Amino acid sequence: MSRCAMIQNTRRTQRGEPALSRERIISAAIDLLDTSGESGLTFRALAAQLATGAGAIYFHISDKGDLLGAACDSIVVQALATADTHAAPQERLRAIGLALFDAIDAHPWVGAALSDAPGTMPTVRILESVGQQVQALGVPDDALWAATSALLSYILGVAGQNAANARLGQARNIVREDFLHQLANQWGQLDAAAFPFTRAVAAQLPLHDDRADFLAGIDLILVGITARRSG
Amino acid sequence: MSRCAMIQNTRRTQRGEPALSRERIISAAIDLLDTSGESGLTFRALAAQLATGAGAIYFHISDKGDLLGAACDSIVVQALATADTHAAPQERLRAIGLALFDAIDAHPWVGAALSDAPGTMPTVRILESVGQQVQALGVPDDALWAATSALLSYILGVAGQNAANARLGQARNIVREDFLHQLANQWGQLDAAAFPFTRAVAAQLPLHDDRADFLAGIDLILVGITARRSG
DNA sequence: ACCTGAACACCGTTCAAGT
DNA sequence: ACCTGAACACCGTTCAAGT
Repeated sequence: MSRCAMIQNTRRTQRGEPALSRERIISAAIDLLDTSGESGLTFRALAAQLATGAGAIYFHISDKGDLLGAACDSIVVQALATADTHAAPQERLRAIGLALFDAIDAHPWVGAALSDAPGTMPTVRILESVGQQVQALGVPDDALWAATSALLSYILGVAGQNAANARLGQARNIVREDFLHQLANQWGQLDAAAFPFTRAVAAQLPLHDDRADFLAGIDLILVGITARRSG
Repeated sequence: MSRCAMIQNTRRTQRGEPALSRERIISAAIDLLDTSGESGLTFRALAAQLATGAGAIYFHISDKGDLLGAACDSIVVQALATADTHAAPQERLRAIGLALFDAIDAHPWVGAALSDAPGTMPTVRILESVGQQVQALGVPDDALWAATSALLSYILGVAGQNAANARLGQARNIVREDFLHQLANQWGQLDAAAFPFTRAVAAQLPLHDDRADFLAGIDLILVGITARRSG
């Protein structure tokens, strides 16, 4: 460490004012996203919370996409660490799915962020975790990609829907249950001839446990994967 | 028709200038979205294309969400009409999936729009089409929702990823193949100990046929659904 | 090297004023 | 009834000027 940096560091520590850093910015961004939603993350609001100027942030972050990606990655890393058990592949895949489901439930903006930057770290981490377990399941090499990408697409699909639901609920400032009741009402008023299935399913809609539904979908795909293996 | 409206209508027809209408606005919005992407849809650009003022649009459309939803619905209706064959349920479900895949490939913004407003018409139409065929497949009532929502989530998940890929490619102004090669390169440079699966799959990435992968995922879920049924 | 904050080039949306 | 277009309250990003 250079003498200059030491002095500056000491001075800042004495004053109790740590220097602006990438980590501090990302952490403040997560706070802002959790409390005010995606639309609450603004360079001006972020600067205010960090007691600095809006332009200062650009010294540590390249742009808003970078910021959102880093915030998302931070949550995904935490979630996947939770699922890092020593269970069998099937159980492990369920744990990965649930860990991500719960993380997105707690931080809805993560669901949208995952779809925003395909192929970047957060998605790659999920791909890796899922792929390793699918491989451990004994799926042959030529079916590995189809099985893994199906699971990944399903997980990201549920993530996106959950995020949208949460965003809508937040925008209208209503709780999940009220939102589902409103939706059930709308669906119930659709044309009976054109939408029989939707109407039939509308009544049960508010009673569904999204988490259980999500797990049922994972299980369905796993049945498909293992049925193929032994077929 | 009132005398006033008749006169106005006649005058406009004679001048070859049809009045601004919801349909004309939505059609212009689709053009704009197809040619300039999601960021190209602006009330100012839309007004310019329609040779009117920005505020005039609000007389026929409530806000940007309404506009995007209506544009999305228009494409989904067309796509689902294509898949309305007389084939068996399994084949019909594949046709629905492929019709949506192709529509989103042609109009990438539809993928994002589908995730934006959960429970609204475009998604409900897909839910209905899929649900009817799952029912026709002979799935028992208590498994109907799990099977249908799994298929729906998977379809929406792939839609979102495809949309993001297209958006990224458009932003960087590169073709799909170049994008996948860049991604394969990045993935190949990941840490070998932490990302063995991703590294192994990176090389094959640019060779994959997304459309075939999508269909393989549908088949996997269908295997899971029918295995359950007879289990 | 790092930070400040005014300025720039945009947005969606509103609304008095027109026809 | 329908349209106009300036105005309002925002954005992300840049950049001269400071320390």
